[in-house]
Parts: sequence; structure tokens; C-alpha cells
Amino acid sequence: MATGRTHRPATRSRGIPEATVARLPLYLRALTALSERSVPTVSSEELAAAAGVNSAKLRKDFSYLGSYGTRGVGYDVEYLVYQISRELGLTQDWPVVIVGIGNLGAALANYGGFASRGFRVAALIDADPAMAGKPVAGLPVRHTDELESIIRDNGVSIGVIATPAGAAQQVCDRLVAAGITSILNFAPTVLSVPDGVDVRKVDLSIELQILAFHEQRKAGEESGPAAAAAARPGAPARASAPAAGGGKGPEGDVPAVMPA
Amino acid sequence: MATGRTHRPATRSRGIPEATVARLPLYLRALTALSERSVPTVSSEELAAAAGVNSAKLRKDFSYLGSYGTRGVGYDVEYLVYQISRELGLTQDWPVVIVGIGNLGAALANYGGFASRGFRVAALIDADPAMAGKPVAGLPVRHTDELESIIRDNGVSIGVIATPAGAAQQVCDRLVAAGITSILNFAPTVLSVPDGVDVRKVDLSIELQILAFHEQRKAGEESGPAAAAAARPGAPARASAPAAGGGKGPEGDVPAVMPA
DNA sequence: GTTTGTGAACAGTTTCACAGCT
DNA sequence: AGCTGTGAAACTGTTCACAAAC
Repeated sequence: MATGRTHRPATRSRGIPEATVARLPLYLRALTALSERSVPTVSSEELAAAAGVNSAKLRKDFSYLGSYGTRGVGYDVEYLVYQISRELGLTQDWPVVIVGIGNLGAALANYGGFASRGFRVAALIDADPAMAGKPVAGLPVRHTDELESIIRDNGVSIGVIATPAGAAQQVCDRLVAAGITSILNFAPTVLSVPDGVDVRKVDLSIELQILAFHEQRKAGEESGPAAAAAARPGAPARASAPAAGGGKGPEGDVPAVMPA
Repeated sequence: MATGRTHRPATRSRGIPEATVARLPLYLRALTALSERSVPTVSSEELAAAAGVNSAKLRKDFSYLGSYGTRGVGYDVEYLVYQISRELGLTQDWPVVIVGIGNLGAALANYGGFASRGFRVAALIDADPAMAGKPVAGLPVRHTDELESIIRDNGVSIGVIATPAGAAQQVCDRLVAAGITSILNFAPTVLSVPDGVDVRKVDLSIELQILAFHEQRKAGEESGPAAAAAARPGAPARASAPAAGGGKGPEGDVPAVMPA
């Protein structure tokens, strides 16, 4: 903050760090749980523990929003819930469309956390004519032909893509042309969008690969440098768990290039 | 791992930055696509474009793996595919269990990218006895009672949690006790695990909230308050602050409502 | 006494720009 | 000529530690 000591810092939401924004939903969830238990106040230490971060980070994060705590006491739960909700734009209702109603799309449509906080599923859209009209999560699936009119009629600005990878860019282009400016992409593809459109991606296989990287490293680290050199990290050698004769994990094959 | 034929600083594989690790799967995907089209070499500029990053970042990332390019030419596609696969630990097969076979769990089980890149679904596990034996994605669903034996018998070290939030920590504890050391969590909860266990989370509602934050900011930026009227998404529904003692928590955020 | 809010130190990441190899 | 690999600079994010406020 500025060095000057003002009574009420005027400019809210001026440049909140991206890393902080990404944690606000976490704090909000923890605070909501406290609110439901009618806990009136909470310290940075307690709240940080509930959100899975450390307290210094949490206090720093909150300092970007303003001075909402009381020294020697902590933070007022209800007040913070409101302030964070407002900062995140959750005091208004965001209509959302989900495109691609396969297993994943259906799972998303049924996901409760969706509707419970600021978001409302305005429509489910699929390219398969056989799906049209079928109810999923209480809503009739609409055909892709209607995509543009649905978005315009409902003033939708957030779209979720849950189609196969091959269809994602095309769907994305249509969404953007129809006025969508924020996209959550579940298809394993890089989407290209014009400036001003935000894309966030959720990618299962990327997450698994990151886990595999660390997992591999754990296996190679086993007790000293002795075995590490010659024995390449091939088998899922458990570090702690009783060896149990090893699983039948070692499929042995080490084909160089990845299959298709 | 021996790298240099020439005298190298010997700092191979020691401490690849986390940010780089997170991008390797992206590069791998782009490279695999090139490989399928039999493209022999690629420049940092081209590959960066395909992966959606800039070329300086890509070159820096690759420099942590070693000098796998040729100046004036670019990178050999097949060779890079292999090197990155190996770095990520994908030259071995990782058995994975999915716990919680609702809509989401089923979607994950059916997800093709799963099997195609080093991961193999070893078992699907659900707590509902009615699910037991039912085939999902070609595999019979197993009951939670078998969780420990499945993990031990198959040498599984990676687990995916797709249960309702309320069950996640309990499932997590059992997975860890049975020897799992990497967890991909889709339940909207903070999991606590002992040291040495990696957790990555995928959280739909967090992603949406981050999008909403930026979306809200876009709306406010529009040249004056006048223009914002007609074109803006769903009219703000609620906007008043809650009183301290008031109840403004009709939420059900945490209450387990994920798959069905 | 307790706990917030925050400058300052530190750590990690991205971008720049160019030397060095082909 | 073209392109990689990498120090150095710039930027972003995290942690420390303590004065100020209750």
C-alpha cells in the first residue's frame, strides 16, 4: 500500500496479485464453513490452517483487499465472507453454458458447487441431435444450432467446454463470436482466443503427468546414491510400504517413444 | 543420470523448476502431434506456438533438461518426445485407482488420454454396494472394502479421488495408509496428508470463481457506466451487505454434492 | 497479552538480448 | 544466414520479523 496513512483506502481491487486471486476462493470456502457453524471471528492462523496455507501469506493476501481485521482479535467471519464474495464478483449471478454433454459434461451439470455460489447453469449444449431434449441434471439438452441464440438471450459471458479435443477450438470460436469472454476448457487442447477473452484450462492428463514426475523422483531417491545409478527408475518400488514381494507393476517394457 | 559426453556442470535433473515441470506435458502433447504427422524437426518458435507459450520460455525450460537442440536447425521431434517422456516418468506404466464412481469418476474412467500416456486404470472403487460389479469403462466397479488389497496387489502409487467432499479426507487417509504417495483430488476440500505425499487438486468452482473475478473487472472497465447496461450479462441479482448478525449463508458449498 | 498489517529480505519465474554453434 | 542456450535484468510471489493496534 501507499506510504500515506489514509482513513479509508479508496481504491479497492486495484491490482490484486493473480496468486492472491487464485486463493480467495479457498478462503471463501473455509469461511463459509465457519459461518455455517456460526463462528463469529477467526484468527489468521486458524483460517490459514483451514485453507491449507500459512498465516503470513493469508494476511498478506487480505492486505490487498483492505484492512478487514482487528488486531488482537482476528477477522469477522461474516464480514470477510461478504468482502471476498464481492471482490470475486459473486454477489451477482453468473449464467454459464456447458458445451459437450458427455460423461464429463453431465458430471459438471450435476455438480452442486456450481449452482450454490453465484453460478447458474443457463443451458446444456451438445452437437448430437439424439441428445436434444433429453434431460440432464433437470435441464433439457439443447442442440448446438441454438448456441448463439442461447448465449445472446441469456446474456451469458462464461462458457465451459467439455467436448472432445477435436471439437474444442471450433466450439470456442463460436462461443467467442457469440459474446463469451471467459472460458473454462476441459478439452486437452490449447485454445487460441482473441485478446480480452480469458481461458482457464483443467487438464487431467497434465496433472497426472506432474504427479508422475514427482513420484518417479521419490522412487529414485531411495536410501542413498548406491542403487540409484545403475538401477533406473523402472519399477514402482514403494519406499515405505512393506515390499510385499512387489506388485506386478514392472511391466518391463521400456519402449522409447510414446504410443499414439 | 549421465548426460554429457562433454564436461558438463553435472547439474542434470537436479532441481527442475516446478513451473517448468508443469509445462513439460504441454510440450509433450504438441510434440506427439508433430510426431504423428512425421515432422522430423521443429524450432523453438514453432513448438512454442503450438504449446501456447513464448519461445524464450520454452528454450529456458529445455535448457534445464539438457542441450537437446541443434543451433541453426531446431529440435529433433522423436528425440525430444523420448527425453521429455523419460523426464516425466512416462516410460514406465503407472497403475492408477479411481475412487468414487459417480458421474465424474465415470467420466475420468472413460477419458482416453488416461490410458494413452503411461497411465493405466488399475481399478474403479466405490462405496455403494449397489455399484459393485457393474462395469464402467470396461472395468467392474470394486467395493471400498477391497481398497487396501487392490492397492497392494497392483503396486499402485497414484490415486484419484472423485468422491463427494464429505468422504474425501477419509478416503485419502485410507489411500495413504495403503501406500499411495500421489493423489489427484477432485473433491472440493483441502486434504491433509503426511510429508512425502503429493496432492494436486482440480477444483471446478475455484476456476469459475477466478474467471468471475476477471469477468467482473472487464465489465467495470467499460468506457463509462452508460454502455454497460444493455450488453452486460445477467443483471446483478443481489448486492446488499449482510448485517453482522444476519443470516446470509443459505449455502451448501461444502455439503457433498458432487457426482451422484 | 494477542494478533494484524506490512516493509524488507528472499526465492522463484519470466523476459531480454546476445554470444556461440551449425 | 538461422537458431539454440544462457547469463543478466526485470518481475512476481513468499517468508520473515516486528511495530502498531487492540
